[in-house]
Amino acid sequence: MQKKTRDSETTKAKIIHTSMMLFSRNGYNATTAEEISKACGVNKAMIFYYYKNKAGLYGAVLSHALESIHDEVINKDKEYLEPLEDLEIFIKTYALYCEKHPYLPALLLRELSNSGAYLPDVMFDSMRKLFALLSKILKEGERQKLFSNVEPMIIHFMIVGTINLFITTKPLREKSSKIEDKIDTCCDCDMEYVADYIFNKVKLMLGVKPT
Amino acid sequence: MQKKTRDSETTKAKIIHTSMMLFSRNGYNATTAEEISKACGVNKAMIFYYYKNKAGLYGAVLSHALESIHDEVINKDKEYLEPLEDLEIFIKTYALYCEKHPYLPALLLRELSNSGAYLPDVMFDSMRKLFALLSKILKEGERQKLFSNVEPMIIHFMIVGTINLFITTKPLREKSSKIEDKIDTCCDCDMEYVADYIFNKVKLMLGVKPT
DNA sequence: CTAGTTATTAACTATATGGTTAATTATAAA
DNA sequence: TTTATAATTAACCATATAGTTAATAACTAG
Repeated sequence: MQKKTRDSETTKAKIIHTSMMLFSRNGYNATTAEEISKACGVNKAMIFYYYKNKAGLYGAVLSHALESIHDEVINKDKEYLEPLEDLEIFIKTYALYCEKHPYLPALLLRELSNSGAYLPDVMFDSMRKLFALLSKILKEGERQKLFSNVEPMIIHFMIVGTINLFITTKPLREKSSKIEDKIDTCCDCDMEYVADYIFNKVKLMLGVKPT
Repeated sequence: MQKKTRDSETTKAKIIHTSMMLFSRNGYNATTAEEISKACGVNKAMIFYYYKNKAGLYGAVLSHALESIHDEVINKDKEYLEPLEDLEIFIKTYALYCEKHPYLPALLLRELSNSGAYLPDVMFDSMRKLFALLSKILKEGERQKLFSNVEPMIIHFMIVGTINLFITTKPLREKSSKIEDKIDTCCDCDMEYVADYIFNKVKLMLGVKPT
């Protein structure tokens, strides 16, 4: 195939991926249009040509980062399995999703940290749907007397918050472990191990009887 | 007493408190010197007069937000109590501290969300010390066979992350509960209840036998 | 081959904002 | 009262950066 000298899809994709990286690494304001354009070798004006303005680009980045989370996490939970199975799928799928899309946790935490102000609708909806799903699983488990003393919002923070922090703090934990090697910051833990650990702890929290 | 028309301490305090509010609400870049000065009725040049530049101001804000966390959380943990008591003190003191200093969680999450880049030393040290303390408590509990299957870093995220998220998401949770009242976002939960809930769940997680 | 459309570019503009400066006013010490 | 010092101010500057524009190059349909 012949190499095209211009291709809108490629250009748009370059812009989105580079922006996602920079926004999640440095935040919205600290990321400049010129920085993006230089990093992906695309003329600055293309950003405004395709995304109208910086806010439009940011919205597109968020949509892109979130677009598959429903397919992966929500649709994977086929309705009305065992609550315990559902819970396991929820935790592990979310964890693996975040690992595959490592920009998401940082974007999420950053948005949450100024939720008082403006949170993009696409992100708000996505978070609400995710919580609604977990909430349903937990309530069903409670109804079946499998889970006890459930406070869904707090459980949700324990799961999602822990996974997000685990990913975003990775460089910090590595730095810390170099300074003081007596303290284990779980540097070598892989995501699968962490997800499994969380699942087991949540089971204990919910008073699930060992089978 | 006669009202002073000028007082450096008052001026500095005004700047710090207003900045802390604005930085935590809108982030570093999105907060302008003029915005701060107008919000606290102090001339803009005073900011640079007392804090040299914006980064200096931010550093002072962080120091101020963190300065008492050691007294409150770390010193309150008198050495070598029962691990379980220590754990309870750790969780509850941290929770109450965050409630009393509601700007801290947002500043923390924001810094964490771009930890890859630059994290101020004062914050890095504070986080490390906090984690070191919890780590010690957990290890001691494990040694005494009170706690089992401990992964300190993950437990730490579960505690601290949950508290931080609970505080920063307050406005979001209220907004969500208005939209869909079927889902309980723990809007009316007070911090004491949440801290107690977390403590009980962590006990279960650590396999603490009910007394 | 041509004409119209789409993608790309470099150069430009307007504005917001971090930071400076030099003058001024209040305060406290002498 | 005088003087030195610390606090405060308004006006200013330099620069970074979001966004524009007008020209141009590449592709496509006819």
